[in-house]
Amino acid sequence: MANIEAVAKQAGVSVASVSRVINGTAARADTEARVRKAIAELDYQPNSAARALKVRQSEQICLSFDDLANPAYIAMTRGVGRELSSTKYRLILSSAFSSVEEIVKHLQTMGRGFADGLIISPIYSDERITKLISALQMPVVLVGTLPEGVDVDNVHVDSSAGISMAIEHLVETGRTKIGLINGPLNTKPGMRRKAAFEKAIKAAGLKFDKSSIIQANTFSPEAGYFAFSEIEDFSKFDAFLCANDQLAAGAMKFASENGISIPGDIAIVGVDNTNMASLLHPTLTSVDLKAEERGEIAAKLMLDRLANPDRPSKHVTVEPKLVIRESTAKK
Amino acid sequence: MANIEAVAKQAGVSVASVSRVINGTAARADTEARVRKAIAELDYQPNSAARALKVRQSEQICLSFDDLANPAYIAMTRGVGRELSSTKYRLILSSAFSSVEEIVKHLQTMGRGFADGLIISPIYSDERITKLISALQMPVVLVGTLPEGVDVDNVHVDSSAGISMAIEHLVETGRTKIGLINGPLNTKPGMRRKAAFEKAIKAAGLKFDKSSIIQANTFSPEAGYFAFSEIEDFSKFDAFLCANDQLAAGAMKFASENGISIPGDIAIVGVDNTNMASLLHPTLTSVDLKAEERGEIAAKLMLDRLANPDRPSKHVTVEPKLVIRESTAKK
DNA sequence: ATCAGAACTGTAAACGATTACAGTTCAAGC
DNA sequence: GCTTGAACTGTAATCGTTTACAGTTCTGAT
Repeated sequence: MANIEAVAKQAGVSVASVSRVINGTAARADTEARVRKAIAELDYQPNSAARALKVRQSEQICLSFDDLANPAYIAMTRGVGRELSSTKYRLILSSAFSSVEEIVKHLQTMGRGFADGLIISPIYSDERITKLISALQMPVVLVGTLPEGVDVDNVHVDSSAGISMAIEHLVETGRTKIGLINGPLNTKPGMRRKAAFEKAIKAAGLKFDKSSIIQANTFSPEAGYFAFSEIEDFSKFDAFLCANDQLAAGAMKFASENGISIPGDIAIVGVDNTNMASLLHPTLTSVDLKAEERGEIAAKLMLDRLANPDRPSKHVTVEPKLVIRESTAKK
Repeated sequence: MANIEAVAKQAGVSVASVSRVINGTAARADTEARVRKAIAELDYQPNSAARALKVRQSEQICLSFDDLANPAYIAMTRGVGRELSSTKYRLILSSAFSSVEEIVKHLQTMGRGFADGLIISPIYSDERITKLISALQMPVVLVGTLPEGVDVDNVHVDSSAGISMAIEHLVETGRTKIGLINGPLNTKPGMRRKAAFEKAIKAAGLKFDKSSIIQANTFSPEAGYFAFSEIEDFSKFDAFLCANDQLAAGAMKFASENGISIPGDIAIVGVDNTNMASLLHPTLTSVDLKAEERGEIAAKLMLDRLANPDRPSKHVTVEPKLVIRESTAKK
């Protein structure tokens, strides 16, 4: 591989001049032409590591979340990826974190400087993670609810408002016996869905009963299917809110296999509005939490922060939106 | 940020000794202990760029494909990510390539050395891309059909055999008027599906008619929906093979909205066996092309090649598998 | 033609690690 | 206590860039 010195020799100029034409600093037309010619002749590409070492920038941004199987994170990745694709920044994807330990280890390695910024969407809520994020000597954008005392850029969706919209919609369409198929309680979304559900039920003037919450242990379709299969008496319910579309899809599958009519007997609302929602049968009413948009905004915040390191941190809130489809039609 | 010199000073040893304990070369117990203590005290993390520059390794692997919206590539990414997560390698994700130009530009930047290897799954078939891949001075694993004259590690699925299995299954279950909803013809999968379909139809003893192929212009559900909506006379068909599950899902949606019974009137087979397949109604028979497994194998080949740069190139073929579900039940 | 100042160019010192080589310390056998 | 070879350690060069600084060339006004 040719290096900058080879190019300089070929062009008959100094390495400084080569560097300058690459980086767009002033050069005489003549010099520039010769350097460009030499670069083309030698197929020269400047070495990333050497540049990174000297300028203390890697031109890489790291995106971290816990689970590459969850369509909401995929959508987020799409948003981030699209936004970065027109910039000089490369995208490093870190995922598949199964434990807090692993996340801690990952956050520690950020100190090596392989990324100029970190976009992170932590699903677990843990003191150590929070501390490490605060201590990070680099731009961070946190996607999700900002923990107490952490001062970084943030993009956040008021999922609680989304849950309220869903419950209100169910009530308006005549449902009164509403259950929740929730995700795991050791995750932030699980905790928040539960709290939001309780609040929304009370706000709607219904009486809240703990037994109407069914805990799944993952956010997967299988868990949704299993959750429904454990329900002994469906007559206690006329609607379910599911903590995400995957759980909803699993539940609907159980329903269709067991002669439970949706929306006839039970109405279903999902969360995330993944593209699956419009393909299920019946099509699924879902709370759109705008994962892709949040990814896009996160990337924009990051780029903005990299261009402007000293600005105060920004917090962006996106509005959820209830997308009404067949699964909540009136009985 | 502390550097190796600061650690050396703190520990009262030379930088060489610090480097050696980090990299596991012999050191006296006493020395090692002092260095480790200093590292802990200073929160030292070795700088990636400096190390990369010296040892000529970035500890990064680049995964490139064209479309982050396609679930098959997501599955592949999962496979690669899982396999790399237990190694020192980070994953760089390059996608959202809308044109050959962009891919060419991307391939050229590989010369900067920001990645030690490239796993690529090109959807477009283009001479320039082929040439650049061959010329790359780094380990490459190509996922998909290997173009003529390219000698790199490869993992490949015999999708044609998968198509045959699907057609045979349809014939066995009494279907004779089989159509194809194909993806765009300027893509490799689109071209291959078409050829495989024609071959399989003939092999099954049915007469092949060009008009039974309907070209969609993307691999999306919307395109599948639109393709079905363009069909004037459904009585000409009793089954459709769709080039992927997304097209199938869109087609099924149109069918369900228009009173076409699946599998009563029309049987449907998808391709990719994404997790959507078991959640649709009816559940979708699909040819599993093992995208996740291919990703995993690709990553393994890459790691093996990095450990063993001079071995001859390996070609792995994975077997497709037909997963039979409700959408192809007998009439 | 001269001169001032602007515009450009080259030399050499970084950036933070790894590692060849030479020098030092250690352990064991006499 | 000496010797010897093995085991460890330190010095300094190196990887390929960028950039401050000093030196050179150019331009245009006199």
